[in-house]
Amino acid sequence: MVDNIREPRQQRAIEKKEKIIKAGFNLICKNGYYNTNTAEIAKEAGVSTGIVYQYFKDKYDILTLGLEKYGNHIFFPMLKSNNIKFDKKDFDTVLKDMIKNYINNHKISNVAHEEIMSMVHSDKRVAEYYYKRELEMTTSIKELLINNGFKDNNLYEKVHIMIGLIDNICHEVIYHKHNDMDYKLMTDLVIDNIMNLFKNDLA
Amino acid sequence: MVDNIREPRQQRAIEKKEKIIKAGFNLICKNGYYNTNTAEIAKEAGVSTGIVYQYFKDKYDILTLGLEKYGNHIFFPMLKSNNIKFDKKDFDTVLKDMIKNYINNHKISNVAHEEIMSMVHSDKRVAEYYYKRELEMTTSIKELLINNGFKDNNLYEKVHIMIGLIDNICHEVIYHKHNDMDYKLMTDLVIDNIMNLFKNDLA
Amino acid sequence: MVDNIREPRQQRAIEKKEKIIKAGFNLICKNGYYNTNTAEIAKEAGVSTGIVYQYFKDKYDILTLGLEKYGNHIFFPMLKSNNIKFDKKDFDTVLKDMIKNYINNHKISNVAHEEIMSMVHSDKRVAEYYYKRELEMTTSIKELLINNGFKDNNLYEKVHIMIGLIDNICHEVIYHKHNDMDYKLMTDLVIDNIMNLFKNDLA
Amino acid sequence: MVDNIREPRQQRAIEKKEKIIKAGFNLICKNGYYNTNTAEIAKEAGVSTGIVYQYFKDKYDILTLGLEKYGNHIFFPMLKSNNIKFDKKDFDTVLKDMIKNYINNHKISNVAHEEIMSMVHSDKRVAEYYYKRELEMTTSIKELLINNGFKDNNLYEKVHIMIGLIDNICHEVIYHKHNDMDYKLMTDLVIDNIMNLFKNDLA
DNA sequence: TATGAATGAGTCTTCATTCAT
DNA sequence: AATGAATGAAGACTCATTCAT
Repeated sequence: MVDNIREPRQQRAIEKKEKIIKAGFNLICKNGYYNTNTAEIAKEAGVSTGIVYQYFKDKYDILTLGLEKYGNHIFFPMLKSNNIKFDKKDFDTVLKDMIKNYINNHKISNVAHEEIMSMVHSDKRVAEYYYKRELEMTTSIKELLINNGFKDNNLYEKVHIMIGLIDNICHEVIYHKHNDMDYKLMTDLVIDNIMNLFKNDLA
Repeated sequence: MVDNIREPRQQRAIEKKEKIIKAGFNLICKNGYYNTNTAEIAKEAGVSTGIVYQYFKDKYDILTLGLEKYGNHIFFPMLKSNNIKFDKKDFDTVLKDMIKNYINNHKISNVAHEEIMSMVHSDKRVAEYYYKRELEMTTSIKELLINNGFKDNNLYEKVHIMIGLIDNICHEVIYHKHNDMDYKLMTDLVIDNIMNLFKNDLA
Repeated sequence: MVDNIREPRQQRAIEKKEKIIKAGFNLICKNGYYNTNTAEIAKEAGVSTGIVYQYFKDKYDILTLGLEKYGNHIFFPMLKSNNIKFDKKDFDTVLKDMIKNYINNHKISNVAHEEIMSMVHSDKRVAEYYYKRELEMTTSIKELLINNGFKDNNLYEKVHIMIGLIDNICHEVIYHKHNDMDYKLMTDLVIDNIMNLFKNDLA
Repeated sequence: MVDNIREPRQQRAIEKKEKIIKAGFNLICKNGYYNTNTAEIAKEAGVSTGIVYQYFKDKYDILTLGLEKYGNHIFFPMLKSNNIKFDKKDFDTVLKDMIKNYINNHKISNVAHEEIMSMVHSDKRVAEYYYKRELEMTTSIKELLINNGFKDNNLYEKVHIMIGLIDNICHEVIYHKHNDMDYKLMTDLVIDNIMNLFKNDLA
C-alpha cells in the first residue's frame, strides 16, 4: 500500500493545506482534541473529509503541524527580539515589556489555549514541543541578559525561575482566575522578585 | 437515563462505591479520562459494569467524586497542618518543609497526576476544584503566617506568588524535566526569593 | 486498554455467538469477505453491531471461527467414517460412494463455497486451513486403504493424486461448468484411473 | 460516469494504455484486486490518476484487459504450439514437455498468480475467462492428439481429466505445498495415469 | 442488589471516481 | 491529453449507557 500523503504543488492546494491546519488547530484549541472530529475540521476549512487525509497522516498530524506553526504564539510569547539593548538600571522596564508582550500575544490569537495546555500534560509530542519552546526561551533570555552585561552566576537556573514567575502572572491576568486579587500589585511584586533573583548579577 | 442513583446504605455497598471511585480515579489519573472506559473501571474495581450506573450518574461522576476524595493529595499537598508554630527567623525551614511535603506526597500517591493536570486545563469542574483547592491553600498559608506574627501587607497576593513558586520547583523536581539544572541551587534560590517577598512582613 | 473479547457464559449468549458465526460465515461464503460488512452480519444474525465486537476480535475472526466450525463440510467432505471395511475387489464402489458423499455434502450446505475457495488462494489463514484439511483427508484415506489390505507403495503420493481427481470431478459436477460433457462417463474414467493408480497395491 | 472512454490513436497514448494495463495487472496479481488501489496503479505506471479514467471505464476494466493480454501465461500455459508432430510411442515425452512448459512459464512471469486464481472463484468475468481458456486448451490438445493419430473415443472428456491432472501436479511443484512428497515420483505416476487414460486410443 | 449481555450512535479512515485547470 | 486536487459515501470498530435476568 502506498504512503499517500501528498505534498501539495499547486498554489491553491498549498493554501488549502494551510486552511486545514488553521481550522483544525483552532478547533482543537477551542474544544479539545477528543471533542474535535475530522468532519468538523473539514467543514470549518471548507473542504471535504477526504482531502484531509491526502495532506495529513491522521488527525494527530494536524495537531502536530498546527503546533509547529502557531505554537510560538501560545507558549512563552514574551520576547519580540533577542537583540534588545538596554541599560541594566532599566531592567524592570524590560520585564514589564515582556509581560505586556506575553499578554498581548495571547489576546491576539483568539483561540482558547487552555486545551493545548491540557495536552502538554497528557500528550507526549505536545509536551516535547512545550519543553523545546521553553528551552528556546530560556536560552534566548539568558543570552539577552549576558549581552547586556549580566554576570553569569547560574543564570540558567535563574532565568528558568523568572520564566515561571512571568508565566504564572500572565496566566493569572489573562484568565482572571481570582477576582479578589490586585493584579497590578502582583505584577510589581513579581518584577521586584525577579530583580531580587538577579541582584548579584546586575552590578 | 435512570434517575434513581442509589445512595448505598449497607456497609458492603458503601465499600463497593468507594472501590469504584478509587479504581476509576486511579485509572483516569494514569491513562486519562478519554483513555479509560467504564468496562476497565468495573474490572479494576472487581464489579460488574451494570452496577456502576447504580452508584454514579455517569462516567464523569466518578471523576468528580474521585477528585473530591483524593484531590488534596494531588493539588498543593504542602501543608500537613495549619496549626504550625514557628519562629519567624526559621521561616526558611518552614518553606523547606513545605517543599519536602509536596514532593513526598506526590511520590506516595503512585498514580500519574499529569492526566489530572491535563483536565485542569480542559474540564470546567476539574478546573473549579483546582482553584478551590488553590484558594484553600492560599488562605491556610496566609492564616498560618498571620498566626505566626506576619504583618498583613497584601499577604493574599504574596502567598499566591509563593505558592506558584513552590508549585513550579516541585514539579521540576518531581518530573525531572531538565537534566542540566541544579535543583538544589534552584530550591535555595526559590526560598531566598520567597523570603524576599515577605521581607517587610517579617519584622 | 482492555482486551475486551468476551467468552459468553450465559446460554443465550452462547447461542448468539453461534448465530453470528453462522450468519457471518454464510454471508462471506455467499458474497465474499470484502463484500460482506459487519452491519450485514449483525443484521443477518439478528443482533446489534456492537455485540459482534464483544465476541470477535474483528471481522476476520468470524471467518476463521466459521472455517473451523464448518470447514469440513466444504473441503474434501468425502469420507463419512474412517472405519469402513470393504473387499478390495469392491474398491470401485467405495470410490463411487466417496464421490456421492462429496457431492451430497456440497449440496446440503446451501452456501456458495466458491468465495471460500477464492480465499484459499488469497488468504494465508484460509490456505493453511485448507492444506491442514487436505492433509487430514490424505492421511485418513491412506489409513483406510492400509486397514483394508492395500500395500504401502508410495500410498501417500497416490492418495494425494486420487484426492485431486475426485476433487476435480466433483466440482465439475457440482458447478456444471461444461454443458457438453458427459459427467457419467467422466466419473467412470476417473474411477478407472484411480484403480490404475493402485493396480500394484491391490494384489 | 463519463462515457467517452478514449481509444488512443497516437503511439505514445497506446503505449501509455499498455503501461497501465501491465502495472495494474501486475499489482492485482501480486496483492489482490481489493488491495490494489488506482493511485498505486497510476504511480506504478508513471501516469496521473486522472488519465486512468480516460482509457478505462473503471478499475475492473483494467483487470479484464490485463487478463485478456496476459491470461494465457497464467492459465494452462503448457502448449508452445499446436502443430507438434510426435510418434505415439513418445507420448510420455510429450507429456513431460507439457509439464515442463507449464512450470517454466509460471516461473518466468514473476507475479504471484494466486490472487488471480482467487478471483476465478469469486469473480464472474475472471471465471469466464478461466473456463474459456481451459476450453481452448482442451480443444487444442484434443486436436493435437487427433492430428497425431489418436482415436476419438470421448477424447474431450479424457483431455479434460488429463488437464486437471497436469494442473494439479504443476501447482504442487510450483507452490511446494507438501514438503514430504516425492514430486518426481508423483510426476511419473501422473504420466502413467494419463497414459492409462488413453490406453485404447493409442493403438 | 448485582450481573453481564446488548444497544447503536459516533469516529476515523479509505478509495473509486470526478473536476478544475 | 494530462495532471493531481477534490469529493463523499462506505466501512470497521469503540464505548457510554441501558436492559433482561
